Amino acid sequence: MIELRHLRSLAAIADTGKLVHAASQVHLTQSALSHQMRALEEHYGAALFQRTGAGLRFTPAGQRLLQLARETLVAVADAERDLLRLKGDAGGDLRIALECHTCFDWLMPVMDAFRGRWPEVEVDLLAGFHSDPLALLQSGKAELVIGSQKPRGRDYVALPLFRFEILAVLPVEHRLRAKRRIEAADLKGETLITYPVPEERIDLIRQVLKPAGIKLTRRTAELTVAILQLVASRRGIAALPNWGVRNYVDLDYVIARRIGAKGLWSDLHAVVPRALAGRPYVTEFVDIIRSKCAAGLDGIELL
Amino acid sequence: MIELRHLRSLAAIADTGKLVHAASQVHLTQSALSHQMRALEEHYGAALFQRTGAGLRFTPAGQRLLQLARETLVAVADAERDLLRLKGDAGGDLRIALECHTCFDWLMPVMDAFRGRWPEVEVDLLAGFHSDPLALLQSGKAELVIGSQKPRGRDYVALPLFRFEILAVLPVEHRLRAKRRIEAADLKGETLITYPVPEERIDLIRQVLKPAGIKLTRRTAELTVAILQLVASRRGIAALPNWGVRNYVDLDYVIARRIGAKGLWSDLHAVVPRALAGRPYVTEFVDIIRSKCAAGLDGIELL
DNA sequence: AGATTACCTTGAATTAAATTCATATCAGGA
DNA sequence: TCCTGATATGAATTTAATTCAAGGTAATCT
Repeated sequence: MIELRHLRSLAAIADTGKLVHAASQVHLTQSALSHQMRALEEHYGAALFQRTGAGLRFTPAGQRLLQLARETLVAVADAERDLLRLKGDAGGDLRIALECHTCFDWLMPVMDAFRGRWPEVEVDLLAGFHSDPLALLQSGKAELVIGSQKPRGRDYVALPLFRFEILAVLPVEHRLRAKRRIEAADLKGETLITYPVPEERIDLIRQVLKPAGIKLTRRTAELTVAILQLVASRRGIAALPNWGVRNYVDLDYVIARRIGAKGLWSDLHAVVPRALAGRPYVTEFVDIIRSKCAAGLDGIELL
Repeated sequence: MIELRHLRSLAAIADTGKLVHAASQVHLTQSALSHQMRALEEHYGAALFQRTGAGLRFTPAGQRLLQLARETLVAVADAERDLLRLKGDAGGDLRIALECHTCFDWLMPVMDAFRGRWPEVEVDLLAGFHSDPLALLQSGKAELVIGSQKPRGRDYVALPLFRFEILAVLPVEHRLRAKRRIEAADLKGETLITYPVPEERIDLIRQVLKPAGIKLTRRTAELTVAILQLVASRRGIAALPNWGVRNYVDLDYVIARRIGAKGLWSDLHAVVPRALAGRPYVTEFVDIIRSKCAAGLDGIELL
């Protein structure tokens, strides 16, 4: 007999395409999922997946059950929200601070979706630049920080969001355009255009250039479009998230190249005080980020 | 973590109002349901029921979960139907024979609802009177018989529907109008108006009059309204299901009285060949009867 | 071609959880 | 006050899900 557990697994498999990843998403082993799905298939006497070398592809029967899963899981979430509301536990503050400039790109639709579902929660985005965003949690000025820093103590929890690749962005006619991969040494002598934040907060510098002992001239701009404009007009190069440059690359405005052999990746987390980590609205805020970003952002990988 | 199992139980509790009955509906013990519900209440930190001496009453939180259960369970049923359809297993014949005249009263809406959900199943109602409806199953002329007879062999299964009370129907000014309960002896000398079926098929005769050694003059009519007309115009008395006479009683057209101390009850079953009993469309046909009748018919009791 | 990697599957062992059993408890009606 | 008809509870049991430890397979790299 089918249970919500199966539907949760099904949804996770659809999200990730792979049993291993789905398993960690639902806090099970990959084997458990395999057993679960096989049991479902036996129960209904129909294959739900086509097993390919690189994961699972849903069959029509699988898709129908997936549709059920999607419907059902939101119905359950809605009901649970209403139960909290009946208890009067659905309210709270959620002041958000961003460690990364680029998070602005996807945060607004997330906040909108969230506000629709948790009208009693006061969501706010802390404006301006913060040298030490995690400190805002300690001082009680924010409840949630999005960034790649992990919290020090055990009073705070990092809820994994996703990882994205940071690409080197070059003008179209750049001397390095023929290389598929850009190495640290290649960049010697370039000007690096970044957001106006300290060096330690720039992944390319911290993880690639500094270890290689390379120091570039730096120039800053506030907005992503401004950075891209500067790159396009040959004032320097930049390192930006995959999804942020995709459109401009497609328009041949700039070119983007992988950095190093495996690429330069950044892991994003939502850091919250441990006391808040279990609150349903926090959990759901994180879920919304994950699902909206997985759906809307190219080439990211859920953590 | 909530599971469909909980929702199924919740729905059963709502249907029956009592843990014991709900338990048998979902094939569990009363204790299991009690544990289940307590676990749910603990999980959500909210009471789902108000425990009264006579069963459970849903609190608002309980009602919200019940609503979820209702939505979700139909979504699941829909999906499972579609899975069968994808397998091409959703078709079949369902020719229905009625042992009881009064079943016509509720069968049509049931058939309509069923046709909507299982368009691939050929549903038909066998017309006319059948002296031995169960024989129709054996001869392959019908797949399902509705009535109170239980099948003899183990090639056939009786799926329980509901029990209803048969009331004595009397003209408004009848000499027995002052009695709350009608006993067999009271009826001596009356004319009994029935459908045109053999004596053994009339519960009042088989279960009440014959044991008391009383034989009444009999007169027959095809239609329920015709019987009621005859009763109203003092041509005799009748014995009809609770729900069938309610409206006429409310209009003071006739009066209805309980027969014997505990009333005269009839248990309805759907009898099908064992091979068909597990088919999902058969199960659902029975479910539709049960739920539509429970909702639309006064004073019946699900079996 | 051979090794490596990144998947999924399988069966047995284990662990966890749900269910039953056997009472206990409780409320209302005669 | 004592039935009757309900639900609650705790321990024992049973059932079912999960993990563990290998095994298999196909694609990719060298």
